[in-house]
Amino acid sequence: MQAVIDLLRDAIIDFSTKTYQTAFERASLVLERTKKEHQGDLTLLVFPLAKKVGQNPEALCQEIGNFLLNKNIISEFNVIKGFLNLSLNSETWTLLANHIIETPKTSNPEKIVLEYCGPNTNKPLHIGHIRNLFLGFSTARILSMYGHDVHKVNIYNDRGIAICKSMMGYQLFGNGTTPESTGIKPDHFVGNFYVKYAQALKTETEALIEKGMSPKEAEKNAPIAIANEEMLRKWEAGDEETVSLWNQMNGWVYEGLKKTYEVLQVDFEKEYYESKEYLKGKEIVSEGLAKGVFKTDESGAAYIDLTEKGLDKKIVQRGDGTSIYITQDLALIRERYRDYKMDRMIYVVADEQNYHFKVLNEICQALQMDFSKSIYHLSYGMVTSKDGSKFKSREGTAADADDIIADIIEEAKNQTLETGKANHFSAAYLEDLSRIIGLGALRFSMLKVNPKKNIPFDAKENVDLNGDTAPFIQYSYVRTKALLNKANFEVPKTIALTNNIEETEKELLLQLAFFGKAIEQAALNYDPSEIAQYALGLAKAFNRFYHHCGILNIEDAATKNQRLTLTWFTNIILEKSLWLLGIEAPEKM
RNA sequence: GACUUGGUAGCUCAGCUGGAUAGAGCAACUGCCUUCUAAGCAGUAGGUCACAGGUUCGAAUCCUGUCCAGGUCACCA
Repeated sequence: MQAVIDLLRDAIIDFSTKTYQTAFERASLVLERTKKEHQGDLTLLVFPLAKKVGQNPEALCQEIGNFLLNKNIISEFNVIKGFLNLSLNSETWTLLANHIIETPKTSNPEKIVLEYCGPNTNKPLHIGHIRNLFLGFSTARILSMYGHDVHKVNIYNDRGIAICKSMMGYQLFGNGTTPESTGIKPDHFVGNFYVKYAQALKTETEALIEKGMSPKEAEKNAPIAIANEEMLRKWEAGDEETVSLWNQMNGWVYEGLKKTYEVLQVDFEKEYYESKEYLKGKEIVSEGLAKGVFKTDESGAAYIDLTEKGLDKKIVQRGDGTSIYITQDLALIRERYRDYKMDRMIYVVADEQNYHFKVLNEICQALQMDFSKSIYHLSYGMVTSKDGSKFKSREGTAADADDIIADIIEEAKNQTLETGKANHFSAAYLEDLSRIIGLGALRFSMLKVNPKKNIPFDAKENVDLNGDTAPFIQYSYVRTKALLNKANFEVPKTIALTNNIEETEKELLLQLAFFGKAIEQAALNYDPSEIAQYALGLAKAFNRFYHHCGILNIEDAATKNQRLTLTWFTNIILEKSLWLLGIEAPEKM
């Protein structure tokens, strides 16, 4: 596409210097796809140009149109108000076709560390993690195709009061059972005791409230909560028994999480653990105090005053000298900088932590850390239940990741059987195809929406498999593949187009040509939905072309070859699009 | 209360760095499989772009205010 845009822009600038002795700015020459109710392929917006040279827009359209006609770039043009609609001639179409497979690269490649997932080690993953994993994984691929050097990392929140809860639950109700002895997936096994803890706490709290205690006090004074605090103290003191229980239970969780990662096909180059980082916050605090960036209050707690930045005072270390979340993150980013010397650190974390990352950013800048300008919080909206409320993991498994994955694969299998085509598939292929379609549909449903938006989700309703979905794109891809195989298509060295190109062929060519722009937009905005929306548009354009034109049954060799070439383009670009989204492309379906 | 992000068809979303008569999918209704895979294609119907002002040749898009919804404002993570 860029080649054609450049050609047109060069010519129009040439025109403006010759006719008006002014060179239009390149960026002011906006070329869009012509709306389908009008004649033409690309449309130039002439209003701003007309203003610049003091000419009437319609007259200027005529002048530019004739100039491009004489330059032999377009075959015809029409003018409506200040819109100049251009129809490309076959030479220009050929130029466009010859550059379709190229994708743009950033002129400023960066080393990027991208953190995603960030699970707690006391329970299995839920639907929110699914969105996070898909978003992070796809963004990493997009940035890497755009020319950046991307390193995916994970952080385990593997210590603290929340982790102790499942340990406490196990200690009280576990009776020495194990994932092996019960046959339960190990992360779910641990999560069950987190729920048991929450239930016990609730019962005890209610009993205390009945005795007249305030709800807040009751929650603090429940025996199980007191025991839990004690367990955390023991862990921090390195108590052997506690640490060994912690190791055992975390080990189970890692084992379970790893299985889920494998199913979802996400990976991490390096995994960081909060338990290994949290003590390093102290160094940062003492440095900050030495620089005068941090101050101490009467209780001995260290804080930073960000009121001038429109934020609040933020404590960075407790009065008792222990560090808190934000300080751990400071230590962690420095650790990562030592590991990677990255130009950019991207955090894929839900928007409920927007404030946290603002503060983190400000503190890094105040401390003048090397990486202080490199932080980017890729913030995304919540996956909510249909009534708009948050899912609560301690209240059970309404949005459990593994359950959701199993359900959608099952649903994909049922629908595949319904089509009747499964007769042609082996049992093993049917399983594989169901997995590819089900996971693709789930992935797509999360990625096609702008990251900022909340996604309403109901596990009881099936994820769509028809319409604007991954299976639609996968199906289109399979179609291209089948056609190319049947025709024994060989990749041509140069692309030549015939003189009569059908309307649906032109639409397809233009859609193909805009792939580069989709990558660029997706990379610049950290937004996989740009790719998802693009891929839908391409699959639609291809299907329209397929139904209107015919391909294998065309007699004229040149026309048939042209259409096979378009099919081949579509095949390649759909494959790349799916890859960017992390969605597999099946062989047949 | 302050800050922040959303509000577009019955539902889920595109469009938002200003441009033509606001687009898809789902749901509803109609057609198209003896011809390349019908998980598809073609069509009908469905809109005060939350509301009110402003900026301009032109506003769903930018600015201001209001309303509604989510999120945050811990010595929790």
